[in-house]
Amino acid sequence: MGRAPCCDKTSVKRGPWSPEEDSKLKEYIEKHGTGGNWISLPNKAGLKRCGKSCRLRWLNYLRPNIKHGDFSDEEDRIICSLYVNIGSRWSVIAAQLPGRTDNDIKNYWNTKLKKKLMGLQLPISHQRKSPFPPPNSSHLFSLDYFSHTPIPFTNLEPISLPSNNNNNYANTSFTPFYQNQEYSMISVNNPMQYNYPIKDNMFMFGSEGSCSSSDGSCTLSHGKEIKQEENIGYHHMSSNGFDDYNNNFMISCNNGGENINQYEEKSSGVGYTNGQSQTLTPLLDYGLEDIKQLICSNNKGFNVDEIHKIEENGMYYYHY
DNA sequence: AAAGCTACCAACCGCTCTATG
DNA sequence: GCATAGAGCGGTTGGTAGCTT
Repeated sequence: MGRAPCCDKTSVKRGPWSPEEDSKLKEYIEKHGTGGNWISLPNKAGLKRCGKSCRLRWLNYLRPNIKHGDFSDEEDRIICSLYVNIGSRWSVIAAQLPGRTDNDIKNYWNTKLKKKLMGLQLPISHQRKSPFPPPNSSHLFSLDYFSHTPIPFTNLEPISLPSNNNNNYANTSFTPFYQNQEYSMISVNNPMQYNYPIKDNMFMFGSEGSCSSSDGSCTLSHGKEIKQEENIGYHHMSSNGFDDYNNNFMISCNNGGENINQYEEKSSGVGYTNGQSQTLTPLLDYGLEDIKQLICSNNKGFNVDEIHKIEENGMYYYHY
């Protein structure tokens, strides 16, 4: 049993708005305002429309300073960033984009931006299973955003894959991240919560890439401490930057501290440093020199001159 | 040229939230 | 504290334009 309909559907017009209806509504609101009552407005304005329909038409189309058309790279970046942090709260996202409506952004996300994200997937042969051990491992930590305190993965639960028939999740080696149920505020439908493919002999850093920004540096912002334009949370690594057993480099990103963990390592396998203390470094928009310096500072024996920066599908790979 | 398919987006639906009496 | 109405929101639907076969 839902609530009673707001109007008699048999006596109101539905479907696309005509130019005449648009001008009636616009004229009325510009003259009298909404009066804080959408239900009675259509009657006063001489429209045979539901109040909700009028409200939607006004907010999404007729009100002044509405921006239609292509989204800029910057807008893409903001949408990606906010989606990662707060999920599908379109009205909140729209509030950050002057002239854009929640409906517009929602449509844009569903029809274009999301697909760009999915385009991140590399061919199967290039993908790799997540190096995550089972959630009861005591060796891995997430980060509490607010305190930056490591949270053991023992509190994490695997996130199930979305059942979207249009996307071939099942045919990829995408592996769910583990979600900390106590801390996480991220929607389970958030595609960014899935592990990203990595390549052999590569470090893959920070940028989420898929947001079609011209520099490929779609940023996953923090929302609170880190400004919108800045990059995702932290990477942490074992004290020497490499795992002690396999000589693998491991990076974990904590997107906004909200317990999205993207562990990536040079090659598959285990060998995490057993409970060793981890260096936490703000992960900003690294350039090649930054990366070299970063690695150098964490591993004195590594020849950083062998590292090359490659941009592919909007992601930065550091090849050596 | 016509049918089928896909992408896009305006509009609708139904739920939750909030204000008010 | 409760009931109700209206507003707001996110998910979904359906029409249509453009493309492909």
